[in-house]
Amino acid sequence: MDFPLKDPLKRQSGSGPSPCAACTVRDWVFCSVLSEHELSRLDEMATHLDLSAKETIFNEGDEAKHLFNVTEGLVKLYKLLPDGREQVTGFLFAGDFLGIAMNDTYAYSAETTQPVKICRFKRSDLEQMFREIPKLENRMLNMATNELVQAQDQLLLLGRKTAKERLCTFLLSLSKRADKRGDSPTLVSVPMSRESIGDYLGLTTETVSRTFSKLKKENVLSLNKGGIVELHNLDDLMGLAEDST
Amino acid sequence: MDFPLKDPLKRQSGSGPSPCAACTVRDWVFCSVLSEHELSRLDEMATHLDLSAKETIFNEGDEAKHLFNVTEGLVKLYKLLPDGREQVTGFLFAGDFLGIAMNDTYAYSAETTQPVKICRFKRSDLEQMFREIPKLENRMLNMATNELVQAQDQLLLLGRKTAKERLCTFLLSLSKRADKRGDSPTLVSVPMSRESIGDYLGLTTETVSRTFSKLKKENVLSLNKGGIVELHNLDDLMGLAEDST
DNA sequence: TTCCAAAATTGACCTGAATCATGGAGCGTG
DNA sequence: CACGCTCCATGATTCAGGTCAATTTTGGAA
Repeated sequence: MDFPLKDPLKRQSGSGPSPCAACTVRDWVFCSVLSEHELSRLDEMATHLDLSAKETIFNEGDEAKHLFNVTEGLVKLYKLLPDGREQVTGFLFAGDFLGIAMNDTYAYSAETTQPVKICRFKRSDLEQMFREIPKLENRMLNMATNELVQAQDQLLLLGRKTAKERLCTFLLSLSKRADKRGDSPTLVSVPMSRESIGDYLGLTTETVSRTFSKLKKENVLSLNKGGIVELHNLDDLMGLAEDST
Repeated sequence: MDFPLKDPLKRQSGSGPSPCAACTVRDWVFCSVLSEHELSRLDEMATHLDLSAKETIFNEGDEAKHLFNVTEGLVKLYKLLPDGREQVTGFLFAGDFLGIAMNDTYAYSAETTQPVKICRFKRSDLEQMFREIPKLENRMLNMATNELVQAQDQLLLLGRKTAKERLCTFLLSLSKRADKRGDSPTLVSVPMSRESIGDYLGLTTETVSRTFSKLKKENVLSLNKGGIVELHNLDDLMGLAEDST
């Protein structure tokens, strides 16, 4: 399968002068190492896409022709077993790069869980640009090693942590991301479903829900309206994330 | 903590003309993209070390001053929780590169489980060489994405697979490595302990042992002398690795 | 070859999380 | 504002794998 979204109505490429220059996330993402001139060059290469919820961006095993940069919304990355068991390998927010984990084919599937805005680059274009701008390739290597470090943490979580530790670790990571974005680290938006959280943490929906309830009862957090989780004490949470005793 | 092995007796740097040129694994490793001239330059940067079993190469959180290339033996990578629970994040064999998963500090600890030969590079030297030889940095990015793809597979294993599926997946991966190395894919050497396998697969020693016994009873494999596992049918094993029904 | 410590196996039992089942809360649509 | 749908919460029960506790096997060292 290839990129399934060809509807020209959904594209907003060229809908304004150099979207990259106006990009709200350009300081967080790999574009940040580029000069104005290089940025406009990148801009010419990019296709800007508007996706609605539950659309497939690509499937595991598809030929990896494109790389992406999420500028708005939430993307879920996942792998499936033949019998339907699902492992979510990551959630991407605005500013996150998509498509490093591939050789010739993508290592996982990617789908939107909310309306999403995304820039799409041809892999061949980007590789050409790497050759001309080594610092961009260097930036890419940096992002890859960062992802690798994250993956190691997730291995520890899935291999050795209890349900409670897993959920606390997850909430802490959302809190840290929110903080970096400039949002409150204690009033955290949790935009994904219990099921997706379960598939990310190697648990079932029910266990995720029960563990939330337990943490509420223990006064670690409150569940507010609109998927907002209020974390009462980040230091306590850090303890709970590594050792639930 | 820094590299704990300063004993000059253990070093074999300069013990012969350009060890890199004679390196038995140079065609498999990142050195493979280099010309003779570049290789000799790399050689000057490298320190060749001989380690015995159960030595620490570095600890998680140490400042990442060096990168390594394993040329002989077996290295275990792992992360610890405060209460001692351990997650093995990988095993490195001859030809494997060590030290990609780091930013300023290493993301995991590394220790030998057998006598090991290893080349050590200063990170700063290597980064300088990256700047001069872009294809080396490109090779590094390639290795990083490969590791990332591997990590995704391990996430699926740890999050969603049963004990039997995990062990079969592990044995298959050893078989594939052996095949690449030119060894038999059905008579596979399993040089690590049951405990380490458990820590890699998110299981206990006992469960690993029991699962081996079960697979033996089901005639999937035999346990031969010297840690050699005989795999009776690789196609069957591939089925068992994804779906234990 | 004998001896010994470490590693592996196996059994009995327990438990954390999965599974199965039900009811309720939120919310977009007509 | 009632309908229907999806998501979430929670109770009852089951079970895969963990824990605890003996053996048995293995691979060196003397």
